[in-house]
Amino acid sequence: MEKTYSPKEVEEKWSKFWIANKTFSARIDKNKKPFSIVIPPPNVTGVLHMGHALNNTLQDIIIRFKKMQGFNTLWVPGTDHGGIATQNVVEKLLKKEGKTKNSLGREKFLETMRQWRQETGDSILEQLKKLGCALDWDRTAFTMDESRSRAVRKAFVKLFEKNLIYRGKRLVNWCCNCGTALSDSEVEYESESSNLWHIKYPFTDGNGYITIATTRPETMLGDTAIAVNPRDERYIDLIGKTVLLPLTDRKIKIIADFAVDKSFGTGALKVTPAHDSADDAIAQRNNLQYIEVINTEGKIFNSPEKYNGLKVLEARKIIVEDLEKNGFLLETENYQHSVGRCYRCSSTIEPLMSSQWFLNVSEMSKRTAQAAENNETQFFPPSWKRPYTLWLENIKDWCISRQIWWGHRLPIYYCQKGCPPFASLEEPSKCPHCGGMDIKQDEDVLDTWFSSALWPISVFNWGIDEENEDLKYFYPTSTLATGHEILYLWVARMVQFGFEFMQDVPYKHIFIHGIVRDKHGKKMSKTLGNVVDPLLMIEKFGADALRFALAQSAAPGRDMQISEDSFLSARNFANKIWNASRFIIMNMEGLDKIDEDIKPVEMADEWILAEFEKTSRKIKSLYESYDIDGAARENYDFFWNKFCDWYIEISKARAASSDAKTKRQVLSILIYILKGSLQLLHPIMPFISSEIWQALDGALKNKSGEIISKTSFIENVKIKNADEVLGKMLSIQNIIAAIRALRSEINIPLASNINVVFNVLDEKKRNAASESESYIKRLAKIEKIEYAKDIKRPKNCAVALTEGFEIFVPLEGLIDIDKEKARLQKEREKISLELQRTESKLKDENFISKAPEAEIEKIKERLFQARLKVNKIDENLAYISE
RNA sequence: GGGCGGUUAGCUCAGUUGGAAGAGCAUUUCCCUUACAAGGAAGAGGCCGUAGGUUCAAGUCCUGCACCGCCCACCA
Repeated sequence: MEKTYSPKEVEEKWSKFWIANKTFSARIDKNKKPFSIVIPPPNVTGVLHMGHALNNTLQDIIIRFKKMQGFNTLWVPGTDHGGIATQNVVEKLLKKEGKTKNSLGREKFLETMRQWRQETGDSILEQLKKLGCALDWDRTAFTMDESRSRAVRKAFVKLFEKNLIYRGKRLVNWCCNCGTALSDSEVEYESESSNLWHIKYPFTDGNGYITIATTRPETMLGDTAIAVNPRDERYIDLIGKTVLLPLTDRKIKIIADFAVDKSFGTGALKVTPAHDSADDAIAQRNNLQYIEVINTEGKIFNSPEKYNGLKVLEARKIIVEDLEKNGFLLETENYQHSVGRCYRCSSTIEPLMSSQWFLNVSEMSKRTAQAAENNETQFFPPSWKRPYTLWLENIKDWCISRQIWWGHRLPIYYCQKGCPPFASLEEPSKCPHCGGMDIKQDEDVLDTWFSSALWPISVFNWGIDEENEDLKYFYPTSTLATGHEILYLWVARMVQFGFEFMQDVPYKHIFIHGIVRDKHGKKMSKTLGNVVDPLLMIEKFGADALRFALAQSAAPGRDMQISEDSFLSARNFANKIWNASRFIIMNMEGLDKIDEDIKPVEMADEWILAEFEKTSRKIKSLYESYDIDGAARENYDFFWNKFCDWYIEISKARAASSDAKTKRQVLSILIYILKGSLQLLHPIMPFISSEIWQALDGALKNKSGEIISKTSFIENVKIKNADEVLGKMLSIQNIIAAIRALRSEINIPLASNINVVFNVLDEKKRNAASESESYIKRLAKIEKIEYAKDIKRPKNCAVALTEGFEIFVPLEGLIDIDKEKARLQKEREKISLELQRTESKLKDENFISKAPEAEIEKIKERLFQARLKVNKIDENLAYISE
């Protein structure tokens, strides 16, 4: 084995092996419990970024863990066509060639898109293979492939026939750049600094005016009323009066509506029903007229000639100028407000009237909220439950039609003879109403999230066969792992559709993880230039290191910050694992077999077995509760700080022994713990754990197979007196640490072995120490230990203090008197401080009367030890000062 | 406006049911000791955001406040 671990070949080897062997293909097995996850399908535009890496690492960890627990696991891979996002990417590419989608025409454009997706669309799945993802590749799905498309049509038709889908002209969020309507969830609000313009609207009777305040003066062209709060005394008498809409010749009325906030602006609101959702609501309550003045290109129309054709912002500027010129503008106030932007292209959203298809989701939302309430869908962490149910309670109908080309075309058909539009699963040849042959399909496509919402069903070919065995066996899936940014866009809608089409949840657990940020806490984005490329990190540090680093910072529900440092330390951990294993394998040379039954021989053996048992239990429950970062930390701590730093060091003498039995005994334990650790670690670091597991098999002759195909974790031999053993070992560790500290403090070179004298203050501790003397000798580099009782410090000795002992270390002229004096004084300060604290605590009558007995005993013991130590130190100080 | 989360070492974060403040990185000193210098040993570094409360005992429970972040909302 090489001295340092080189992940590259190992990872390539194993990912190929898993794919070739179909290790993660899942078949129905009625004797086993299924555990299934469907991947949040990445967009075909995607190149693997840190968010994907995190999301998929976590899913992989869960899948591998469950597989090792004996579940029949399935993780379904796939990609999403990505609607607007993808169309935008391809349009940009076309632009570079000087083409536009309109110049190509719908069919040719779609052909280009299909081709493009053919060439690059699956690259992200290839990258997931590099990450080691345990996906069942035979089931790879795409939201626009045949089976999934079929599911979309089927779902649409079912909903249409239930009268849940309807067409209506309504106020929608319109992206002028993408040229399509968007759902409410697809709008992101961003704070922007702008102005609040105060404008006066004169009364038609010529007697004065009313002042309104607005951030969007250009929409005044579409005003159809002024609204005031009916309880606003300032305006109560004005309700019903007519004002003249400035810059036009239209007359509008002052109306009353409780939605108007008296304290905002002037307390008077201009109402533009066709271009503002609040105004829309007021208009509906008050039966106001809708006048559209902004078209789908974001230009003014239907207005005075001067303004028609101007873009919104141009119009705003000119209108403000005109208002000012004509004395209507009273004040321009700086103002911060939030502006809706397209989540795909960041253009400002224009609310405008448009004919769109809507889905009534109120019934399914009720069931979905209820499922969250009674934990049919359980949130990890649970804090997401509330925002989720709140959203569901306030939900509005879902605008599902999009005016783009890339996507599932609505299976809606129009008879040219004017019959009502109808939906059809199959391509219809005639109108079902009149039998007319002249029919045309709707031009719009569905919101990309419509097909995503069907994903947990469609991947199991619900579109083709609703009663198929896979669906029955694997649905509902077990867990959905996702970031919180798509909770409403996607997660909630899957549950809605799950209930609508399967009468059941699509998954039982919703594991919400954080979003990856850079080391300054900023969201990673290309424009900020702060992206850490996961593929580059794999290249530099290995996939296991990447995975470990991500797992380690994956606190559920919280965003995480990540930088190269995290990967570096994870890489070092991988190397540590590699070298510890290398040590063990090297020592296995000449070993023909190992003990099947692990029998602890020495205290350290019992100790490591006890520690392992404790850790193993803990890690399993951490995985179980999606506490992945906790599991990563526990793995790290056990392997490095317990197994490597202590047990392996202690075992070295026996591992090198010429006595075959001694060697076999200790190696059996080393291998046992190593294998156990590898299993616990495997979900997070699958490559290195598989590689070492296999290497151990190779060295052992008796094969145990692949680590991932073991369907149970190594169980520990129970150590009966575990607590006692842990305590004993702690004392030994303290003694060793004390001597090491002393050595370091007064600079005794490691090369020189020393003799020490233990002045025994506590007989019990003496027994423990002498029992484990070899450990102390070995780890503190001591030649000989003598025990004595009640002796004074011999000449030329330094003193190390620990529980139960003072340890004299002869120095033979090595000692630096001043240094040693300073050290003792410092130690004395420390201890006497603690002494004071403890003493005052014991004087506290309240404490004595109410604290539990054991607690007081503990403190008394501590006090005794501390007093002893202070005395000894004082003696030593006196001694040195002589 | 409503809701959620955060505030612990220079940085990134742990801290399970209240019972002597932890890790990684960075830093200082010593060590190329035959698993590992991508390493080992030792050290330095914390009024656990702030003000109160509950308790014998609070980083941990309760309340107010400050600051940061996120989500929701018809902030014209």
